[in-house]
Amino acid sequence: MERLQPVRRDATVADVAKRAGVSKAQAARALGNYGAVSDDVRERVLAAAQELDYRPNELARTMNTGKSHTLGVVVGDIENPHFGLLMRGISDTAKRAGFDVILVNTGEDVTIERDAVQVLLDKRVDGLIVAPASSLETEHLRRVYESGRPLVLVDRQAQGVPAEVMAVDMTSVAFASTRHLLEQGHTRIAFVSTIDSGEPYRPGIRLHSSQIMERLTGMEQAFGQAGLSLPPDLVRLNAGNADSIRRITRDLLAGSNPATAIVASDGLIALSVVEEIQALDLDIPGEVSILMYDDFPWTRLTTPPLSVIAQPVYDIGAAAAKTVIARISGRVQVPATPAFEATLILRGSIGVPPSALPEAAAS
Amino acid sequence: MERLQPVRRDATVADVAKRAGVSKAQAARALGNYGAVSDDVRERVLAAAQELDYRPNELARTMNTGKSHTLGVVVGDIENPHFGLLMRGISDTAKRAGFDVILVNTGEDVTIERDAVQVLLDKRVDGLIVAPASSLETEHLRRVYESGRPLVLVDRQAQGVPAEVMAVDMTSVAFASTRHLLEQGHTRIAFVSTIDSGEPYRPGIRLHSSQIMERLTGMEQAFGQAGLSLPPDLVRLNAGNADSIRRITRDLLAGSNPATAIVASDGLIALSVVEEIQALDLDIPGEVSILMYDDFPWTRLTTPPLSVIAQPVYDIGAAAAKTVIARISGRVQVPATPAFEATLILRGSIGVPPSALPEAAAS
DNA sequence: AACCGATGTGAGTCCGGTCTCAAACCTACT
DNA sequence: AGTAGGTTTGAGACCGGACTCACATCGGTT
Repeated sequence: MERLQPVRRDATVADVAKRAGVSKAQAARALGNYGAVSDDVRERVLAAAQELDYRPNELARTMNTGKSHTLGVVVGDIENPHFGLLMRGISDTAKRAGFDVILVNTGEDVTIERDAVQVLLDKRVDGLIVAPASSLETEHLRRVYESGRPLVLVDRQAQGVPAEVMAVDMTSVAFASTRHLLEQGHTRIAFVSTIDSGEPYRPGIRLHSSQIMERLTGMEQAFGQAGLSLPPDLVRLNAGNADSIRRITRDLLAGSNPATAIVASDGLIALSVVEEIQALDLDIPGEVSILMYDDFPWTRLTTPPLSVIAQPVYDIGAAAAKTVIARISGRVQVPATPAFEATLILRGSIGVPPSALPEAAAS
Repeated sequence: MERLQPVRRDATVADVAKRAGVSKAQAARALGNYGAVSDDVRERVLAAAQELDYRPNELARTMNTGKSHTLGVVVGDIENPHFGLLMRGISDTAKRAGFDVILVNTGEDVTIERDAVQVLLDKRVDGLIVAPASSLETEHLRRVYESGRPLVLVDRQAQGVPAEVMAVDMTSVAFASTRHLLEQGHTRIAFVSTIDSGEPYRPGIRLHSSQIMERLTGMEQAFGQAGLSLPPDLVRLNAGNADSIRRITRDLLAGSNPATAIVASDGLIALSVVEEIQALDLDIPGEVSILMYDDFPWTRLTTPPLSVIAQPVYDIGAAAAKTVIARISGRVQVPATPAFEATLILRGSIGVPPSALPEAAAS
């Protein structure tokens, strides 16, 4: 009374061929429609395939075509809406071109990234899109590039890896937005970032994230142009979790010479910064001005709405996918890397610092 | 002067074997360490592999082991932080067990979902996690289930598919939160959802999302217990985009008998609802109360902070992954599906409706 | 009637691994 | 010395398709 075939094997070309009464080769031709097949044979094969519910094994197919129609995507934290949106751009574009996506989350850990890249290569993805955890430790990415497998980077550069990078040049927006803050009268401008550097900030420090480097460079330039310099004590790295961000915020706003503006390196940072400011019962922008990177819809809902630096994240993802796919298809003429622009969106969270109020109010 | 091997082929077991001066079989054994291999041979093979930078082809391996160590995940919209978090739970758990994840985004389109499932099966994923776009059109999911390939559903039920479902039972929170609103004196409670139904709401309507059905059921029960009934004109479906949500909001709050509380079916809805309320210059919670599903960090930043219904999204993802993997590993004793609980978190956005103020204020 | 190219067809190889099988090689013990 | 029992080893089948090659088969020419 026992079932002998609890999991009945999927039908293969051979099964279809037998059922249609033709050779495996003919069946394969009819199914893959290539080569020459008579109408009679084609019909019988297709009918047999139908009846057996035949589905080609993509793996077997990949084995001898070499193409898996799969992209590997490696990001730092898919929970972050930034990557969610990026992923959407990649995924939409990939699907349209008939590619699937294997996603790996690294938690911004280079070791995991290294493994991830290797595994994806072992799974024979046709190309890779990586948001590098580090712009400095890039040996593994260089090897991928040199192996000739299409690789496109997003968000950050990777030193020594000549692959295309789809990212906004943050220097100029950082410059422009800092100038804006300076013009409002702020000189005590703080910058808070999650980036892990092992040591506190000092001018000229090298960081794992080229994005953050650019932002700092832009800020330094703006300060320089104003004949000032970015206060090193206000640049705070290693703001890993909500607690440390709140501690840093408290620290920045205490003392006799507090920060009058805080630039948050991402949405998560801004969240905790604003929470702490509310806890300290300080007024935005009356007592502290806030600027954050990335434009999320909720930034319009806070009181006051947050001023942000918006970047075309979806487009960056889409362009990355488009480029790897072009490379995979062997197109020599790969679409030129578009220049992505970040824009400063002023809402209500930037004001004149208290210190500058009496005389600056007239202008 | 021409390079003859522009892309030098990856090394295979055969290459390693030749270099080590042993048979392919021996090399394979040493590499995969199984079977009996003398120390001498093992050393030589490993050394050769090292020198040739040998990496096993996972596809070939999958072909005859049948295991791909890959999970297929199908979600509606990865851009939605809800799914980002879910994905994180799945991804973390999968990685720990040595599984990779192929992610497909359907845009909540059943047709795309159908294809996606098929493609994933063709790619021979070991198991599937699906957040069904529809709880009603489930033929394709039933087929997967019947084929015996491990399948776990998240967030929503799928009619006629006896697979495990990892989801919160929304009925009870919906009941509890509605009762809370009723106790505050609200009777004009609106519910706004993106769910696409083709027709306006009427009691007993069948919807694609079992989650939404549950929420409505809970609301109806609470109304019923209070001897009232859920006003059908205040249940608004098909709130597809920001514009339509804002229009609906305006509509709900206009007229002689406006809604005094609005329940937003997700974060995106809440966003537009609140924006429109601000535009109408109405006070929350003085004139309108707001409750939203899903607890995102930013809900603490609005003025007032939003009351929400939180669900353990990360845990749901993790549990889903754990269960498919258990199934894949053939464990008969699959971990029991945990009962996930959603909780009502009261912050500042729910108050007493204006109509109930004069006398209700005393209690 | 002989010959041509175009079209159909099946046998069999290959992709890169895993795994079975039988033979070869070692002990160790009668 | 002879052999039972274990360990090593290599040849080759196999997974499920794609594809090459040699061999029909056919209508159309001259």
